[in-house]
Amino acid sequence: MRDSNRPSLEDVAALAGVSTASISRCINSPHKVAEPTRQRIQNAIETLGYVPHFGGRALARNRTNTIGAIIPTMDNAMFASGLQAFQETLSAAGVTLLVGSSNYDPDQEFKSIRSLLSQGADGLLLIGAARPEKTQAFLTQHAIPHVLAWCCPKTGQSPSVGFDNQKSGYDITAHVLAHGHRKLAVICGLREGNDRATARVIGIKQAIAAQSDAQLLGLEECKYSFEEAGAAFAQLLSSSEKPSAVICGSDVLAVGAMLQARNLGLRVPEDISITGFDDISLARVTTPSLTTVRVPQHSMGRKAAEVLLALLNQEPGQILRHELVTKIIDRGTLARI
Amino acid sequence: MRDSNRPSLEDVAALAGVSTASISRCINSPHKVAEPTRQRIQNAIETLGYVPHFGGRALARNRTNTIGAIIPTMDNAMFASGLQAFQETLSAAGVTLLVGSSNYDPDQEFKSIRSLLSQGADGLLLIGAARPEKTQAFLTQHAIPHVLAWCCPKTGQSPSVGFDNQKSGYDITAHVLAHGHRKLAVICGLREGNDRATARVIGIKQAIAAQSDAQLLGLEECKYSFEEAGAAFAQLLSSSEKPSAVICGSDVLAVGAMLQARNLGLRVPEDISITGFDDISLARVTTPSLTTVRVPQHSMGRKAAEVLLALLNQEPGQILRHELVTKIIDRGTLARI
DNA sequence: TTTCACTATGCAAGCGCTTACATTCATCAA
DNA sequence: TTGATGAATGTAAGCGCTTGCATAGTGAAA
Repeated sequence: MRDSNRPSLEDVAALAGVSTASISRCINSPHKVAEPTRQRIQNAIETLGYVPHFGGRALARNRTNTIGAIIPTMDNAMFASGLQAFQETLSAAGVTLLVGSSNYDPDQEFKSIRSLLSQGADGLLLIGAARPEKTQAFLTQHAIPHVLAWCCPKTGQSPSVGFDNQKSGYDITAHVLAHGHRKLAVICGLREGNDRATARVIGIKQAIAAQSDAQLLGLEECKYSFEEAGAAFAQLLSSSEKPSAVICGSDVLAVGAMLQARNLGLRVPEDISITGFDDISLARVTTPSLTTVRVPQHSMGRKAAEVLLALLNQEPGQILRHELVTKIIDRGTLARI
Repeated sequence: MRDSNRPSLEDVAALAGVSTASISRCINSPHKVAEPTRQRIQNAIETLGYVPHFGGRALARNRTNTIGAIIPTMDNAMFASGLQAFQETLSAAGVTLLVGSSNYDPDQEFKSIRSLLSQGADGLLLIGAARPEKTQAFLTQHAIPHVLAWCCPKTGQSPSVGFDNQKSGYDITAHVLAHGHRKLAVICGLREGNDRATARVIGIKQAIAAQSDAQLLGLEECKYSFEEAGAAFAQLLSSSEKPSAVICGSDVLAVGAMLQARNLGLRVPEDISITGFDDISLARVTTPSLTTVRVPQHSMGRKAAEVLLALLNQEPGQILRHELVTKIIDRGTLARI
């Protein structure tokens, strides 16, 4: 939209023989304009191919109808379908999605926040609850409407739509224990600045602690890549005492572990059990397919959009904390022993 | 950014004791402002927490520094990492990404185009080259700067960054033929309005035609889901004459086929060979892992951003057609017979 | 017919920023 | 000393749209 000869409201007004105010009204609240006038205006708009200028509108209204989402990365299927649902819901409400990424780095997240806001975002979708004081202060100080997703913090006053990572970590671990496993190991994502990964591990440890004869033989942290997870898995299996099950904080990690297990000549689940987290499409594809925790990505994305939209429209009586439930999906990587 | 008490340029000017023009200059071309003044201005900006107002800026400059991308869906990993690279490159240039989706529907694509433009997008990333006359006309008429990705059309004057879908289809098929296969079948995405899927099939057919004793026993079209691909696969195998290899237009389809093959008690590749297309992470995860065509998603996304940025900056002497190369990745699903 | 109540429309003042042009002031060569 | 030069800053005119208020026009009630 950069034609210098782009038609403006004034051009349309001239053609239709009315004032610019009428055009504006015709566009924004058609019922305020008499039928014949509306017709003429419509025609004028069509013939000129008029499209309202975004800047002018944003300036006059002080609102852009744009919402920003800052996610660690789109590369990882972990966020993709949630984001897709988020986008679709916004779009249906006539709101456009701005995307920024943080690459799991708090500084970069802060930059993205500033950047999206300076690009006019009316509100923000943020992943997780843990962020530096500075970022938090910025959000509060500027009273930025925002919602947190993929988490469900009990403290803090940000609205959230997510699930209980800690409980889910507890549950899958209890499930593993119920299958008779006692020697466990864990592979998780880098926990610094990542409250989801952190909470999952806490839950896992709690469950292990609750079972007196169970022990956590090792815990490895790594990035969400097959390679790093594979290395972590090898590390875990190199110690003298070997786990019978490895609980992973994400499907990507679990798949990396499975790939490595095969390299090492270990059969899953006969020689070692592995569980995932997220239930992304990868999980159905491995052989055997992955026992994991299903995260309601789609409904989370949709609900987050709804909450944010309501927030922006100042709708009263909003529930600020939406906790969705996760579900253990039993497939083939967890053996009973 | 909706505080009514949001500081404006004027506030900063008052605090710093200079005119609004100086503030603006200090922000946009710092070298035009003397050092001590700059200091004072910086301080004022910090203390007030000033952030330029997007609308005002867009209005005065007639440019938003925003670029829109319209992709079929983010749900499918097929576009995710390309989009991620696109976003990162834009972000490094201070440009923000707006996202819309088309769900493979030309009408919805058109709507998204209008919507993103009315949201101020300075330029657009579009997937593929085939679109209705109406859409095409709109783009031309409004002289929308845009680049096409995932394709590399020889006709038409839109800049593009992509690869030759037809040739890649040809190549993988020739590769399959070189492995001794003569009875082939194809599963592809819905071709209507999808030139990538269409071109791949054309390439596949050409390669088959070039090998006189080879035959195409069947071709099934379906959506990009495991389920539909599985059904298509079953359909293909239900006929009296069975293919020895099934060439799939996407990894998602190939994986769906593999899953179904297992259901049907067929071993891959001993009983039947299957090839994919895209080389998304799924491809490495199946057992055996998938022989497929690698699409340079990352460099495609990056390059597309660079081209678009250059276009917006009116940089002269741009090459308008960037053809990247695909590569056959031999893994385990293609048998030699 | 006059008055009132409305509806449809126009007028014009911003919204916050950028930028061409004007002004000021210090510096330096003549 | 003076005028020319140029750097630093200020002035103010938009950019295109929305919207409160004013005005004109209409039909109904009195």
